[in-house]
Amino acid sequence: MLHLQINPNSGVPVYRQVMDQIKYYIASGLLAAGEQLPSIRALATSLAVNPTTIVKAYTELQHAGAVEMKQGKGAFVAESVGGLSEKQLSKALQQLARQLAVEAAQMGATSQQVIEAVQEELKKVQHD
Amino acid sequence: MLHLQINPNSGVPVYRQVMDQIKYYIASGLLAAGEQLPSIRALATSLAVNPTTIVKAYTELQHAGAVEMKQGKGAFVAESVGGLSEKQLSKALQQLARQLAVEAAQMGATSQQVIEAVQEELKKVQHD
DNA sequence: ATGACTGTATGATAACACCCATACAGTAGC
DNA sequence: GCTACTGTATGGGTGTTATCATACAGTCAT
Repeated sequence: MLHLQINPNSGVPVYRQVMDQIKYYIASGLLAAGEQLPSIRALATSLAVNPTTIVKAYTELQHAGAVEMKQGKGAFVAESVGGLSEKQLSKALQQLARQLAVEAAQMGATSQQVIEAVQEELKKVQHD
Repeated sequence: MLHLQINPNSGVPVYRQVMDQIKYYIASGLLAAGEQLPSIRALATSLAVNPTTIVKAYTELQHAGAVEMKQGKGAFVAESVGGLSEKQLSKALQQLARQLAVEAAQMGATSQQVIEAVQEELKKVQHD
């Protein structure tokens, strides 16, 4: 039934917590492409939040290309297409990587620590 | 004179753009510890924004431990202390790495591409 | 075609983010 | 102590974010 863990007082918005966790489940393969997600209402009551909050999360995920919603039928994990050109991907990756690198440097982490952490997380998520 | 490039219509707030770029300059060593930053007013007029916007950026950087402000004297790059325990650092790194990994997977990037991007950015920033 | 499930749309509200104008206060050279 | 520089503090305006309550509309098994 896809257990999500929400902290309403964490400062990060509920809809974003939902998004992030579903994204993670999709990336890690726990949610397969085409699989049906919990219905908006079901998830809303399960998390004790308003349905509109879930709508927001699902809608954003749809815009991000991770989810597909069909009226009357439900919400489903999108068939991953990856409509980014090699150039766009490279640029986006660079931006994400820089953010990580700068934050890590700020914290006093060594390069090795950073690389290891990234490899660890990639393992949980990638299927190359 | 520390040239910053700001885009007011990028969606990302001005104060955050200022923060990010200064953080990057510090991390990359272009701004050394103890060095004086541009004064709030000088930077504000240079970027054609209100001084309060710069105040916000500097204040947040101060809270992040990257900058130190002294009334009447100026704002300076903080002596990096790194007050995080090994455990805290590890946890923070994991969180950053996971975010990167999930986003990258979403975009269809391979593990190798991700690692290479991270190594590239670390090179620009680290001094191990 | 009714019932029970799906997603969709609208409108309200409270909080916060962002930016601004302006006034206050410490520091240091003249 | 005046002047010209520093950061600090306060209050306001505008827009967006985040969440809610409630009503609308498509799908499908019975």
